[in-house]
Amino acid sequence: MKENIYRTIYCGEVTTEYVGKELKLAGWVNSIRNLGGLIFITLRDETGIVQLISEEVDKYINITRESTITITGIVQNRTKDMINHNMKTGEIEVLIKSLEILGECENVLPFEISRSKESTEDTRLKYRYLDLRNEEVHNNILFRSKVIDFIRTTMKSMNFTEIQTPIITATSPEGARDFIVPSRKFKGKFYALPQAPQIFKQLLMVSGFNKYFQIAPCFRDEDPRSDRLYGEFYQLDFEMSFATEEDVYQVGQKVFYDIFTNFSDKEVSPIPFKRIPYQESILKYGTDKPDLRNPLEITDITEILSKSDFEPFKDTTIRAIKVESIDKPNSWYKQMEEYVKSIGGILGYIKVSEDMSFKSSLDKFFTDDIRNELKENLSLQKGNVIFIIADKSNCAKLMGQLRIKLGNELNLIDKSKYIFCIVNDFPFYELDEEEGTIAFSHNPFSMPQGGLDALNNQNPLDIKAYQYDFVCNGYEMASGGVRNHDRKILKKAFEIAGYDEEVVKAKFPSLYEAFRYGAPPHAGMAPGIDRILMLLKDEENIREMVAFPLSANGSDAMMGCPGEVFEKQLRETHIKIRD
RNA sequence: GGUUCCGUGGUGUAGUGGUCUAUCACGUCUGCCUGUCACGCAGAAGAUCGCGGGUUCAAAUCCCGUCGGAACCGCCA
Repeated sequence: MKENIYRTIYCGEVTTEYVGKELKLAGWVNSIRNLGGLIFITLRDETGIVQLISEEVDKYINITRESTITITGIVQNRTKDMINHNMKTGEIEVLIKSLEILGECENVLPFEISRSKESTEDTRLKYRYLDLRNEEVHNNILFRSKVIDFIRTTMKSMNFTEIQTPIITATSPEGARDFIVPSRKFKGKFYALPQAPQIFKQLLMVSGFNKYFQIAPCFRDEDPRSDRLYGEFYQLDFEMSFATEEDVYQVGQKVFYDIFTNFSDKEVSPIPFKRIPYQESILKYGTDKPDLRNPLEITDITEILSKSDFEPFKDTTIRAIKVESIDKPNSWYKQMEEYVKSIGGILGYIKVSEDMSFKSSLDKFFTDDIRNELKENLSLQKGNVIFIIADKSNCAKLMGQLRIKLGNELNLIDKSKYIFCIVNDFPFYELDEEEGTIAFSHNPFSMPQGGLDALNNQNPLDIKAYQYDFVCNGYEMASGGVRNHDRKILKKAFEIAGYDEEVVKAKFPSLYEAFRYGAPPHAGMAPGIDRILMLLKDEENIREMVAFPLSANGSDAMMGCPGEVFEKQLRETHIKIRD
């Protein structure tokens, strides 16, 4: 930076080479140490902290911490015994010649800047501008900027074109709750903020843009979680024409691998990432977003245990997790039983003794055949413990949660790794349990595997979609698919879900119309940027990675949002608030 | 919408029925201090214990309600 009236150099850049020189510094008063006849002030800017010194204590007695100041001073060496090795600028200090207060700070802060992360989140967010002065919080946002730069460079190096799509657009009939915006010019009509640039990116493919990407804001009015932002979040949205699932995997793998190896010291799973069909993932891990750092796997033992006389094992699904060995008191097993109860299941367990007999309350219901089949099927060894849940409708999910719980309890998770996988072959349709009808299980845009032929001839519930997720350490990192660009297949796909062509036209007028005019086969996906950042920084809360996030309840105390609008605005947009 | 947990000076906390007239640390204020860097020392101020009701001789503490916050489930094509 060229020097200006406030500073000639940044705080963190003052080194011994400036000794004897006069310079100007500006920043925040980090601390004040008044020794009576001598005063130390540490000055902070984004680059670091430098110590100022003066013997004219009275002149600076009224300065408050966190005020902004500009000073002129002479850089001087510290004597050897005064050097602070914990400070980048610890070899020097700046003798103040003059000091001007630029922005005074109240003497009582809502929280100590250096300890802001210890405050409750609502206090931090109300004073987010102060929270963001905290070095760690501040660095997360700088980090975010660097990662996004890197993403942009990576995408451009692969010849993707960055294109902005509208923020003010139409409501979408499927998916999440929209944020809607009333129209002034069209009474009774509404715009909506996009849940994703999905339709637009597909239209760009029809327009002949070969590879598109965007660091895209997405808006969804759905309740948040600690790993999911309320309101708005960012995706690296990309799409390619004349492309297959395989082409998208190549880009996705490169993007994730490069980002994670560049911005973290942890070990990243090498390309190609492991691929797991959806059904296998549900069976083995009890979820479609498995944490592969957890070595435990789920085995279906329905066939074996249904032979038992035990009534709860009749006409149900029974699955097991084998743990090599466990050194825990009986009270721990009690806790596990309580845990499973709390998520809605009943836990049984079998300890395999030294003589390979079973120690379990279930054992009395087993025949020798059952015991032997279990031993063989699960490759049981002495010392093993198997955990069993039988549940008619929810076994996979309960086992999935138990698998995570056991992984954590038994310390089986290797936290030094990022293990990626691609979960693919999602089912195209699923049974709507309430209605008993067939519904799209993911999104109606994706291409059914087997195309029209499959739709015509296969049981709809057996049809798989070209639909895939990238998963890392138990988090869904990206979701994508090969899109359905063929009107005939679209029409048929909707027909099976119980909609006629008019519904397709009504729901997706732009796409359905555009596909009349020569659409290329296309495919893409959208990694969640905030979640990538969260994983890279090992943050438990995704809001730590956003400069000004909405709080978990969807409000912003700093901005007073959501808030009321002026009567005039309501009138102009033809809105009447109902009681 | 459901479940669980939490709410004590500016901040973070201690306290689970009895001198609580509420603990400690940081911060703030006053005084002393010329080598600090988490400066030190001496002193001071600062709390309707979220709010309302109840139980009790007695409530920060137990109960009910309410408000606020968080996590999880639902939801997130």
